[in-house]
Amino acid sequence: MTQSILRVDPSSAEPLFAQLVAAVKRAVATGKLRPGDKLPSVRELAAELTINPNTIAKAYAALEGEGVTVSRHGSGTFVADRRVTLRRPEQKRRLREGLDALLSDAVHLGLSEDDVREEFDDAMKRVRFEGDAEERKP
Amino acid sequence: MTQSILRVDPSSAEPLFAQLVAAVKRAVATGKLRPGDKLPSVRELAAELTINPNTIAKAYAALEGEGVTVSRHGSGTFVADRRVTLRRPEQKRRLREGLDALLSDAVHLGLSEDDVREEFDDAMKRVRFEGDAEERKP
Amino acid sequence: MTQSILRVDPSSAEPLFAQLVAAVKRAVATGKLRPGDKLPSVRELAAELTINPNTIAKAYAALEGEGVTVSRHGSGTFVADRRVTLRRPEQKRRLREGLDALLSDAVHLGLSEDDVREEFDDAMKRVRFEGDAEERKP
Amino acid sequence: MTQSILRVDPSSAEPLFAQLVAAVKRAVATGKLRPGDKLPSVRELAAELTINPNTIAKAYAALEGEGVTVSRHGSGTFVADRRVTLRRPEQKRRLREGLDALLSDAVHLGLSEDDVREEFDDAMKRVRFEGDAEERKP
DNA sequence: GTGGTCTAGACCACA
DNA sequence: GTGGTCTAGACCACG
Repeated sequence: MTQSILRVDPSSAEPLFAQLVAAVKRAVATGKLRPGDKLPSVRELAAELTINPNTIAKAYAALEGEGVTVSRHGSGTFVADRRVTLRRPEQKRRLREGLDALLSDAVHLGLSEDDVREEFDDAMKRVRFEGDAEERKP
Repeated sequence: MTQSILRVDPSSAEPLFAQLVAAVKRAVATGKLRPGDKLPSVRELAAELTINPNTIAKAYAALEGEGVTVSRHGSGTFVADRRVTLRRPEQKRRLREGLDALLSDAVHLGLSEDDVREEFDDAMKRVRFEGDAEERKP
Repeated sequence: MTQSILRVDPSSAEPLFAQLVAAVKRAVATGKLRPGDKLPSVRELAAELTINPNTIAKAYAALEGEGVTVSRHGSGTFVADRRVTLRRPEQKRRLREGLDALLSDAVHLGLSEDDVREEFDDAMKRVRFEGDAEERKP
Repeated sequence: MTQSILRVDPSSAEPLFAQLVAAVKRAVATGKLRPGDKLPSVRELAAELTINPNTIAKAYAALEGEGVTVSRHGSGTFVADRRVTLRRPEQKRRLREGLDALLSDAVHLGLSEDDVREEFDDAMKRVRFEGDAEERKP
């Protein structure tokens, strides 16, 4: 099941470990991984993605640092219960910055306002916010 | 006037030249810089930001490579007329990827669906899509 | 093996990095380098050509910007899979401009129509268009 | 009449003076300018193109250096009788290099062999080789 | 004065 | 080991 979720593109400019972090966070954000779910072991995932185990370990460490996962000695790495660490103004500031960068890029790509609104609505359907109902997505 | 637009944070993880590229693109996308406007000269901006001129030059070269600006030897660097080179499916693909990453982050930040919609609408007001009315923003 | 492909003429008016870019693109276009092939490392090639590593890096960055190569941090620079990003009218416009300039030069060089046709046919045999058979040229 | 022939694009990466040189050579190659025809004066052309007269003078000097034009004191600059200065092997070598570069670019642009042949034939119709009939093109 | 190229050498991040 | 960033400083070409 994880093989369909955690993918990585070696040709991307984004570092492999960062791609992994993003993939796990996205899986959590979309409900494909839920609190308590176990992530594959470092060695397992390294073999599956044909990636250096150090790279996996680095990604897992970063995820734990962000509070997305917790690792329990001897049993593995698990999705953590959601906890919010940043203060609300800081949360919004980050979102705002990301949005500005994204929309600026969209303009330079030549997309129209309608294009952007449409894709935004689609993307919103793909994520599950905190209070959303909890049926796991296929 | 440019000193209020082109800023850079030396302590950021993002490379200086990339910050500059993003800043110029955003200024163009928001209408603060318009086609034909002249950017500060390499040396001028280098002095203003206390950055090495080569770093500015690298940013300007990247901008020209993306078609955002044109550099005229002997006279300076100018905002280019907008031209779209990518094909539409590719444009949308990039937007979609950016949106997924952003919304996934938003979820992990602990923001609600309403928060995101609100910030999105605000951000949309700050950019000027092709065909928008052309009054320059203050 | 690369020493026979990537050459540079320091006395030429063309910038060194641009010569390198052209050499790599030609090697790809003629099938001497194929998607997935690894280019020499920056330092390696710098030593071989007795050129500053920064100059090589600049060429590689330009190639990546054009989508000819992909650079993977920690592992090297590789020939990218071919992907076309420009729109067809733009593609043709560029070709047309190049042809006009070239033929105009040919006339001024004193060459005949037959000379040009003959050299054109020869040159066409040296490149491999998309979809051509894939045997690597010696 | 020259206003329709000698055009220049300030946004191009090619230096203005080089664009002028190319434009004159192309006009000669296509028969729009013939041996003996007078070019506009430096000041005249500078005014017409709103370009620095030094730039025009530089282009005219380069053209004279290449033997494309001759300047007669007090009367102006004229298209020279065609004379070939390079040796034939050198001529062909230059053409070959230009063709290789052009076709390599065409491949990277994503054009097909048929596209290139078609555009080549079109471009050949636009130039007038040495022995061609001499009716001036409109 | 403008941008562009190149060198030299330091330092960082990724795998 | 790989590529990427940044600085410092020299030199060139264009207008």
